[in-house]
Amino acid sequence: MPPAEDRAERAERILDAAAELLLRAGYRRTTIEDVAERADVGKGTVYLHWKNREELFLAVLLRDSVRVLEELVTTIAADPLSVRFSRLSELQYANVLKRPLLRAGYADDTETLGKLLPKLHGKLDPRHAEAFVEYLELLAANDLLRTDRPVRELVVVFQAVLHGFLAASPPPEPALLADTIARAFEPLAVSTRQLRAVAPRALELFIEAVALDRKQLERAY
Amino acid sequence: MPPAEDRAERAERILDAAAELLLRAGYRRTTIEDVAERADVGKGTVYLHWKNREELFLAVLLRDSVRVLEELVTTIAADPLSVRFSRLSELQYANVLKRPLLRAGYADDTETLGKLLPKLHGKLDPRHAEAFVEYLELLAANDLLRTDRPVRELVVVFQAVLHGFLAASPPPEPALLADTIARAFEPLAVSTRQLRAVAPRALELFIEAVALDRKQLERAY
DNA sequence: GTTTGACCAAATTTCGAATTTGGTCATAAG
DNA sequence: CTTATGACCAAATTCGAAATTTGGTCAAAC
Repeated sequence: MPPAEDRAERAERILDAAAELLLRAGYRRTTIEDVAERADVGKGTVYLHWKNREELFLAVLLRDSVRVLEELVTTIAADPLSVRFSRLSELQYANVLKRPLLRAGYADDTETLGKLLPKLHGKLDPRHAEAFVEYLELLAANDLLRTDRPVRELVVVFQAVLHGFLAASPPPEPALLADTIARAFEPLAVSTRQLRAVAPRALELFIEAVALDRKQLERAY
Repeated sequence: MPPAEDRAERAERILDAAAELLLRAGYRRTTIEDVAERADVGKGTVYLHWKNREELFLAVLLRDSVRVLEELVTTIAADPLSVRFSRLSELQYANVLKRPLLRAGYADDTETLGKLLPKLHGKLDPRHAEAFVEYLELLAANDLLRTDRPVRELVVVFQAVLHGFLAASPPPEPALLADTIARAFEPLAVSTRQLRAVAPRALELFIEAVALDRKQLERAY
């Protein structure tokens, strides 16, 4: 068998199986053998890709995370105005809602993620948070974000709001988040011209972030 | 012993004991005997006040809830400008933060409240939510709240935001909530005159609510 | 070189016995 | 009489050791 391509394909198949089972039965109840069987590989093969169970399931979530970021990059590339904070939040929120496992991650769903949750925050946060802060600084420097409070504080509030929206059931409409973010974090007037001006740099930031995440995903084995 | 007064006193003592143990050991691990011993009464005496364990611990939370509402009423009575939504949210948030058990309730802290949590929402919500909506309608009718969205939607968003703030660790400063609420829910200008005008009616609403809660608390036995 | 499942130590589950607990009520105290 | 109590019991919980399952490895098969 041609190794190079099939290898990545097989990894995807395993991740698909793991995702499916994770969502259906939760982390605690999903065994490596279940995953291997569903992916139609031997148990040992799973360990050819990830060094242990935890890493496998973290990779499932990391993959979703990468996908969501990729969607974001695509969207911004197609429409620079999407870099507006309220718009970007809305898009990201809607995309997370479409992925139950990511939502479980953001909403601290212990039932499905179990002991994976603490490890998760230690895995995704560092780089992401950094890129996110840089993005906000960029907006602030261009009158696209309120500047009467330090970005550090805005981040805290934003995370609280996002968490609240994602943990609510049913989750409020994305448009409501956009509206809330616009009023709570943006200046009264948001300049279209300046949005276009910052879009390229913002795009760069997100592309970097997605590249880092993808690298971490591949560095699985 | 003089029954009338001592009875209420004893109930308070039992609730104090229950609160202390609930906070320290959590609902699952706190037994009625523990509570009785700490309150210096026989186990049977506890059942002279509440019909079962669950009702006792719900009463603990209900009492905190009443106290917080009472503080709110006092504050508004002393300063009518406190009826401003952002200010009132800030006060209420700060007061809840001071009471770990209430915070546990709002933040869905399963560890300390366990199986009490679902019952709790069924116990506090109905009346409170109603009074809260009425309060918001009152504000909206007086240009003290944005009117471009139905109050029903604002409630959903507010609850999400509040939940997010209370569940965050560490919880953001109350001033940050006030600021967020002001921007997300209030019109650009909030008239001091109109605040004073609606304060009496708002006060009435909250006094009614606190009376209802207090009644439910006394209807314990 | 690649994949696998038999294998094993460690973790989890099982399940009946032992203990604890929620709730009652006959009795004691006043 | 009223009020408070703790012994009492069924039900729930915990315990513990045996049985089972699982994560992870690796010698053998391919």
